[in-house]
Amino acid sequence: MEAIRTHRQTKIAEELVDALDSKFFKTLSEPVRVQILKFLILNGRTDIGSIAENMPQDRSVISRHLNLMQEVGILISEKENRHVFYSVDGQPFLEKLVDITEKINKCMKECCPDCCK
Amino acid sequence: MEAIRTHRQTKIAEELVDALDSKFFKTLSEPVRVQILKFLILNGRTDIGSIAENMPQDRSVISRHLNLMQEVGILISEKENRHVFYSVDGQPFLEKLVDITEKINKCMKECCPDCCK
DNA sequence: CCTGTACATGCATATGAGTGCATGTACACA
DNA sequence: TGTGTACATGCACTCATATGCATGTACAGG
Repeated sequence: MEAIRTHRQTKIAEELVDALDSKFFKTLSEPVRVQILKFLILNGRTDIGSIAENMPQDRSVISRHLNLMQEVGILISEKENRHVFYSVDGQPFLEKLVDITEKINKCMKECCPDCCK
Repeated sequence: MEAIRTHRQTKIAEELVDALDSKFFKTLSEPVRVQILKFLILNGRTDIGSIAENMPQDRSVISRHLNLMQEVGILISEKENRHVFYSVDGQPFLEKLVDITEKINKCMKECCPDCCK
């Protein structure tokens, strides 16, 4: 029994695929970066050097991780004199997850109701 | 101004870190796997060979991707004679995302309210 | 102008992961 | 019992990326 996919269904599935941002998930799939996130949640706004002191990796490594996390919208960076401070950017982080959740929900309902039996 | 982290806050942050399952995110960070997911959403329960026919990669590659996606709880596999059918396992997929969303929310409120200003 | 601090960046290396081919296993069917 | 199908798996190759060191840049302070 083959499902006939309407244009509407295809569009909904493509919207989900677009929302499943590879770069975003790849960023969160690295344990070091998750540890950095945890540190910033518990300690708030901190500069690169202080974060690196609490991690086994080299300062340059932490710097690159932080830069990546800022690119995908998890962190905010603020330059202040010679220091670069990072802090968690919770709002877009949450919005992204909520958006994906809603789109999956929509797909389940309109594309393959059998997926959630 | 240094935040004093209570035991409670540390615990909440650690719960989030645990929920940020590296393997789960890594699985979703591969475009090929997202394409497989899209195919299964639009076509429903399908066997490995038929899925592979619609992908540029080798059948063995698709097989391994499917196996991985089943391990992290995105797909369900059902053996039937010589065929292995896969379908989307929507419920745990959704639950995982909702769980993470809630935990981030909790962290934002209880650990670093400034994260969501 | 010199020194030290804070960070960014180029480079080489090592590890992990995706890929395809070749082969092995299981089984339905003639 | 032999053949073909459907899939799993071992292997080698390639590429991406995490890592640390060394160096470069920017700048505050003496």
